[in-house]
Amino acid sequence: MRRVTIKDIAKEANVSYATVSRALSGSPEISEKTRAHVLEVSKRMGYTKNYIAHAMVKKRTGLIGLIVASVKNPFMSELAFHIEQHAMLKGYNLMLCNSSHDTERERQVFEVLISRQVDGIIIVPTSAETHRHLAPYLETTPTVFVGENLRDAAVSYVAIDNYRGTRIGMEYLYGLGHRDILYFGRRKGSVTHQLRANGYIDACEEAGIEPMICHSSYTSSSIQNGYQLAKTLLAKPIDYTAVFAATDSMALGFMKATSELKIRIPKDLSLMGFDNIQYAELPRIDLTTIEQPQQAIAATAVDTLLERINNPQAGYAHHVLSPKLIERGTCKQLSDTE
Amino acid sequence: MRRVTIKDIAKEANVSYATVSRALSGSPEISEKTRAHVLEVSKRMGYTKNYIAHAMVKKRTGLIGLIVASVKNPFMSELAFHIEQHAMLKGYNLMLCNSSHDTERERQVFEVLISRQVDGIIIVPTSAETHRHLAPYLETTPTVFVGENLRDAAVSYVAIDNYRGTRIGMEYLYGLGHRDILYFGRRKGSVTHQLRANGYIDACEEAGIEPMICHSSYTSSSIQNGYQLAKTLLAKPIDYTAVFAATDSMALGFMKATSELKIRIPKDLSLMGFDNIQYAELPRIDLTTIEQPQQAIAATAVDTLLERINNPQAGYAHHVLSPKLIERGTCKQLSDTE
DNA sequence: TTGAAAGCGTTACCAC
DNA sequence: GTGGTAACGCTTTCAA
Repeated sequence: MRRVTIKDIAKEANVSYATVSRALSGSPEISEKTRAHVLEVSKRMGYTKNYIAHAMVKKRTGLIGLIVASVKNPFMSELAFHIEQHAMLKGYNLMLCNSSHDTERERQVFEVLISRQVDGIIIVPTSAETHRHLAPYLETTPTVFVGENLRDAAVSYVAIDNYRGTRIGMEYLYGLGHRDILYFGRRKGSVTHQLRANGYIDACEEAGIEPMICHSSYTSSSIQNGYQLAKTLLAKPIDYTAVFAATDSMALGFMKATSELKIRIPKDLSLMGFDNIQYAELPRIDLTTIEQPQQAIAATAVDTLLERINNPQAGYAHHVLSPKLIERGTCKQLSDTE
Repeated sequence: MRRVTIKDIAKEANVSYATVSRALSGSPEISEKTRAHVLEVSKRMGYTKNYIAHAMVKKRTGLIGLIVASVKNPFMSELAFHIEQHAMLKGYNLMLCNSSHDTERERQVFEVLISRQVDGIIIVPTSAETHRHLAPYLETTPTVFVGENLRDAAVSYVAIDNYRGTRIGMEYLYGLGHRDILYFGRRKGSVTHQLRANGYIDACEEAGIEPMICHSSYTSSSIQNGYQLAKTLLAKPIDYTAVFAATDSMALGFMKATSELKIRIPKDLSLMGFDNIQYAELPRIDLTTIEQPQQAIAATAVDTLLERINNPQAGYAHHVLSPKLIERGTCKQLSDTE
């Protein structure tokens, strides 16, 4: 039951266990002959390196902690996938934790990951305040935030230009002839939401159209919350031709409400999302939206983290990637006779 | 930069470091007075336990390895979420690996996880052969397979009764008046698929109706593959009133094809899925399907694994959970004048 | 080129 | 109750 160690190999191969270590770790200070012999023996005995002991002396585990609100969430799961792939490529493995949108839980798992000696942590923060709660840890643990634009914070982050995202979307809607565009589901407490809303407002201003914002008082942007919000919104008169949802999930909630009310999308109302989660391209959903380039975000996050890990006195970095319009079927050209 | 260790605390508190260890681990053989003192000092110095060193001597890491084909996949991501939650509850953390549907990769990450000394591994196997490739490791590493019914294998697994799943679905379709039901997307090489297909065939036989099976030659059941398969299928005459898809993903692919061909679901054709992935309940999708109880599967998998971990000479266990019909909007009652 | 031994941060055993 | 110390499996000096 006990696993084979280098001592076992040393005994079998008639060398010291220092020599075995050297042979296995590819050290140059060993003769080819003994190396070959040791390698042969260790293979025969089915040796596997004990990374725990390795980490113990090297003081690095080759582990990255990933904290997300919930991997169930399609945005997070995609991100987790790409982060794992990219980390694997660089020789790192992933420890996954869900914070369940709970700031205290976020702090707890952060501490657990530190206890487990991860070399660094990538976190998709639950709120714009997260980095404040984590401040005591951030000095000693290389950390990269993903998703939120923490422009004023002295921490590394990777996010997209959310402001530009809504501007791009507005440009597109405007080009389709829309002049009455409602922004749906703005949430407080998130920089991301604030920036997106600002992009919308500025676009309206420049186009000389009146901004209409439907605020969300929910703490997360789930389909369910979008649905509830849409129901109250749609109970009132509809004096807009297009709806720009703050997130794809909100857009899907909106869509659910319109389905029930027999409002046809895009025939009666155009709908635009934001994020381009996997759901968006499903048949019958076919949501026009603004993409967050997940793979690029993931790769950048991992690279930024590894840089910090390998160069502890390096400062922080802010990476802002470009969003992109994904044209699908939920926005229609407005006829002139509207 | 160096983290505080129990030796630092010992020095500061003027006790031996054995005493510090006792105080921190809640040992009873220590006076309340010194414990309080040590705890105070360690708190003041911001001590966090080093789990690596802990694992080194305890020979257990409190880590569970999770191998899935891809967390991007909605089924896997949901499972990963619940497994993490349940493991966390039991004091375990998760190491996540994606195998990318590649058997060799599966073997590689399995080895990595063993090297990292995880206490046990939960794997959603890529194929029914996976456990054969992993056989050499399975004797020494507690492992639980999830999703595949490996009835004849001496390994622990948790899965649903897939045979019963299609029987339940067929009963429902029959009850709605359907007599011409096509089974869509049967895939070779997966026990799951075989059992589902058998359930379908036996149900047909008992009902005295002719089975029609559309086989899939793809290696995975993605939406894309379902779409391609559906396109060739729908090019031929449609002599059935309902389609039972092997998986929800296949059903969504089918749905995409019907959308393009202006075939209305459920008006022209009823559609039933299998799995109840999150997508299924989205607005406009609203897929009637057979549920795999993910949370129960996750909890059972974790519990089964922990049992094996805590009792190494225990045998293997086969857990077969019950599928359930989820009635939504893609199956319609057939009128008598069909 | 090889071996002996220290050390990584804990726990656990044995004295006192 | 408390302290000293070996041990976990590895890497890395330092000698030989």
